Amino acid sequence: MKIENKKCKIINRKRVCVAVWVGGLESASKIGTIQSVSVCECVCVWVTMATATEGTETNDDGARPWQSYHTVYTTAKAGMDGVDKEKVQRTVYEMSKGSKYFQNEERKDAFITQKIDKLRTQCDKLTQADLSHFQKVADRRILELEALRDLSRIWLHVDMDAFYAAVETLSNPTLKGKPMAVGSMSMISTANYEARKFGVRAAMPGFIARKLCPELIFVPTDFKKYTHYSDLTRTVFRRYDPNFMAASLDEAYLDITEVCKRRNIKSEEIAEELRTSVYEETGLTCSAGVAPNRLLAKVCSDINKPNGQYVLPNDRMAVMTFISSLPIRKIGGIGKVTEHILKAVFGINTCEQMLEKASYLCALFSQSTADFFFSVGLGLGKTDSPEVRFRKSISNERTFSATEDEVLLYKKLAELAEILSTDMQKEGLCGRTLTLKLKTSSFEVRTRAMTLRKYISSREDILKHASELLKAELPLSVRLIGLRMSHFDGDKYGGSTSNPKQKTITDFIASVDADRNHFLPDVADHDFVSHTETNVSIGSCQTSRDSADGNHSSDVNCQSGTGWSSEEIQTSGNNASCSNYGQVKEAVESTFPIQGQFEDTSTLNLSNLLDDERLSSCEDKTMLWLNDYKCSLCGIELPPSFVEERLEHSDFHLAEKLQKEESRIHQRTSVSSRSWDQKNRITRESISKKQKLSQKEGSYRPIDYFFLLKSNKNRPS
DNA sequence: GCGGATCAC
DNA sequence: TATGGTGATCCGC
Repeated sequence: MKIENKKCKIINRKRVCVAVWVGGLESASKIGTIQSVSVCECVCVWVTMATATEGTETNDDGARPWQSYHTVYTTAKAGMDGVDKEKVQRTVYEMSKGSKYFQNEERKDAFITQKIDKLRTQCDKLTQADLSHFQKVADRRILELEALRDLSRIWLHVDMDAFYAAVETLSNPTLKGKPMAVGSMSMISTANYEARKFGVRAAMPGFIARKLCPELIFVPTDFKKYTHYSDLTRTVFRRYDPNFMAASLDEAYLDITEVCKRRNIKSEEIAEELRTSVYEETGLTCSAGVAPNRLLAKVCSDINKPNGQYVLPNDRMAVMTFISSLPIRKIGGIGKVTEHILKAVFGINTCEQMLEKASYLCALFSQSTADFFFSVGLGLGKTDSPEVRFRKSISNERTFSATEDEVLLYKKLAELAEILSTDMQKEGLCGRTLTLKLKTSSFEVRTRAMTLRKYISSREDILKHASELLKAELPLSVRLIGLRMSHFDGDKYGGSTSNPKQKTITDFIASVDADRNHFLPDVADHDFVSHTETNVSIGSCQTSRDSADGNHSSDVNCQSGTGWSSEEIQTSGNNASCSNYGQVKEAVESTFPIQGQFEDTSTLNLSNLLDDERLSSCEDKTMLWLNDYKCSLCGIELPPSFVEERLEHSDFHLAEKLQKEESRIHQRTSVSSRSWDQKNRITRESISKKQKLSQKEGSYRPIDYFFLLKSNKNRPS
């Protein structure tokens, strides 16, 4: 096996090889074991590999097509040591090749490739001047983030080992020692360690798993059982941190700072004791990671899995050493796609390289995205005790064998509406945004949403509106239907004026400084921006988003080409669904009789009311850019290549001017404040970028308008 | 507000 | 034969 890009960090001249990781483009896996180390001994050896060249076979052309089929199955999960990845990759490829699922994966891959090409082009366009500018910006930002480092808390992440599989083995000891997977032939939830040796793992279809391991035993999922054992583990967690954060049935974060202090013992002992208690009280083993923040604790709990632990001390040097050569894929929030892009465009494999490429990251991504990447490079993460979190949506979806049968589809929709309504009423929820999700037989996913005037929760209301949404998509061959309700009654984040930061011009201009006071670096903030149009760090008015750890998204959406296929456009042009609708409705109502008449509660479209309310385009070019970067009016920095942003910024100053003039006129004509407020409110609710580009000289815009354009994307919807 | 997409478990 | 379900978040319209 050829090893490239070797890294070895040693402190105190003690050469202790505690861990070795091997990884390619998509993955990195541990091939060694980590030993417990103290602060002064903290040594990590991570090896990242570009390619594995041993034991590979080629076909007649010398090509290895399976290598380009990117699955998540070979990513480094615990218990995958010594797996013949090449064989797994090849088997997965052979079993998938040509299927509709496979074709869809190829389609998605093509979009990512486009995205990568685009980013590369943007990279090439950057001049030396641009780069040196962004280097300065990045350096400053990194210093600011560093200043926020908090080493005062001790976080522990517990992760149950192969939880579902372990529970099943408890209730059926004959499974012990045999390769076993929880799930079905279509999908596996988790696999025990014996099965993992064959490359079987969670999220893998069962039929592929069986190919990899013919003697694999399948056990159906039983959530009642898992919930019961989960409750037992939580009883233990509560003793160490009454406010622990449950991340899922089998994972939790505990702030053990206080318990360490109170009992005057090391975090390491707490971790040992906790794991022993869990084992004694449940019969299940778990792994633990201890670190100064949740992001690192999560990484640490994976290091000595299963049934082990790893402590990263609250010491900056130890953290930096630990993080420096850590493969980025180990970080929660960096998934398959993000890893691929960062590697392909910037050559970034390790967390350390996030800082080395800081100027590029700063130039090509939004501030929040760049902040996240820098935080990763610095080993920063959340340390706060989480506030109460409210549910923002509730949903259910079902997969079935693909069908075009509309009667059947409406019947399934009715069943989903029934379940959704029941679930909502259990939690006392009423919502006004209903989203229909469809997955076509070719695995394309579509969502269609409507926002109502009224909050609803009844089965009848949900089904009525869901049926409207579905009707508009038929005919269509569908393999999954889902319903989601959001925008709940009393949802404090639901309103369009809820962001307290969307207030003043001062906030807008001083956004970066303002962020420094409010924004805690967090793994949640790492969203990609597709192109330079919106990627500049000015005025992007960071909101302090609160997101559960380990639940982050990165959007690398390529905006062009994600529409329907031409074939589908053609087939959906006829009105076959109309002739079926009566029959379908009958079928639905016979299954779930609907009382009363349908009432018209179609979506209120505020923007229709505002067709006249167009924004004047700013042609004011009098503003100066000092040194080609700095705005002469407010000092904000923008390089020459950011044409759109500069224009937008000029618009902002013009609007500011207009508003001053306008307010003078208002004073003279004594317009009532009430009408001003109304106008302002409606405008804020109906802003779109398209309107910004329309022209109507002299029309009035409140200054909030411009602020919203920038901050809109950060506001929870 | 909508739709596509990523990510985690 | 055959590739899940739930929830969150973000970006670009």
